[in-house]
Amino acid sequence: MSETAADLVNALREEGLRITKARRAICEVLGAAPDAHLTAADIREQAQEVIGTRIDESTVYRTLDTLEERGYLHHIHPGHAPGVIHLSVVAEHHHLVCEDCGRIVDVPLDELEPLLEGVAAEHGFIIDSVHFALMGRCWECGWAARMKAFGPE
Amino acid sequence: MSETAADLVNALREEGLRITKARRAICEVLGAAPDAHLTAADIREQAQEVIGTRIDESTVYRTLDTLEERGYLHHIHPGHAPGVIHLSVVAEHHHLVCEDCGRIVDVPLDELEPLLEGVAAEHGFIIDSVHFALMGRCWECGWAARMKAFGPE
DNA sequence: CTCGATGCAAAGGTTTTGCACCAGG
DNA sequence: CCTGGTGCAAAACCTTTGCATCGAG
Repeated sequence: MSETAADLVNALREEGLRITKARRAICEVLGAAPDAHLTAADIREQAQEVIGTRIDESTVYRTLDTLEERGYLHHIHPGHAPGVIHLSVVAEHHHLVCEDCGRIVDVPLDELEPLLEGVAAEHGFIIDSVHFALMGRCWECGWAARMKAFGPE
Repeated sequence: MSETAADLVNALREEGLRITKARRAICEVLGAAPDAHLTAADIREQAQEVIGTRIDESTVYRTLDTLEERGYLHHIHPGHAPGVIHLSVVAEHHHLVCEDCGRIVDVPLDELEPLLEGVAAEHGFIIDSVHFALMGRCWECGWAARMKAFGPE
């Protein structure tokens, strides 16, 4: 078990939550790839492999909710795609999501946070930087699109 | 019929698209409140009132898709809430969405666009500024949350 | 033993799709 | 006419909820 996963489990224990097979497996998955961009479905699949038995979707969602309530993780909304889960212990960052291929690129918070915070504050807002994704096109897909645009002529 | 709505209809005609009752009504709704933040359901409801007959959801979605493909509108993803439709002719802006009350505040593009563009470019991304929302808390909800935090003690 | 967590089933809300029919140009 | 647009029905998709049962502490 990864150190991160163990930390997570211990944290849950200290919160007075029960350590079940499903939860341990989910923590394992999250801890194994702390900087991955996993959906609930991904996590469920991998967690099932870890323990070799079925875990219900509802269990996954409820566990993730619990973990998020306690501040151990966040989720973001990458456009149309399903929500992406995100460990809080990992250095926080913004997300650039490619609308074409779904690729997600991380941008260190300090590159954008101060700017966003300032502008938001002027409009009476407190920005929640870890809860949204910036949409756009990655270099590859942007290039493909330009090629296509030039092609037909 | 608002001028904006008429422009939209004319634009559709010039694209060789057919002007149906449903489409005219939808254009009417969009043109009537060009800077509103409407969901597909809102648009459907209002469009039905305009013509007094039923319009199917699928028709609304297909019409909006068509309009978006041709560049007459955009949609954004305000977190968990349904997608929000947005006329392109209106001065474009970023959106701050309150996670608690759903309120949406507009931020002129020029306040953020250059900053976002620069950072995104460093990561090989071309930002699509009109296709996402920045999440956070509006002043009112942030205040309510702080009161609640202080209350129980 | 007790309460919290699970699985199962069902529903929720939004958006998409297939198909036969209708109507715009 | 003829093709594109519509309504209807059904499904897809992600997520949430109710309820009886199970198992961690």
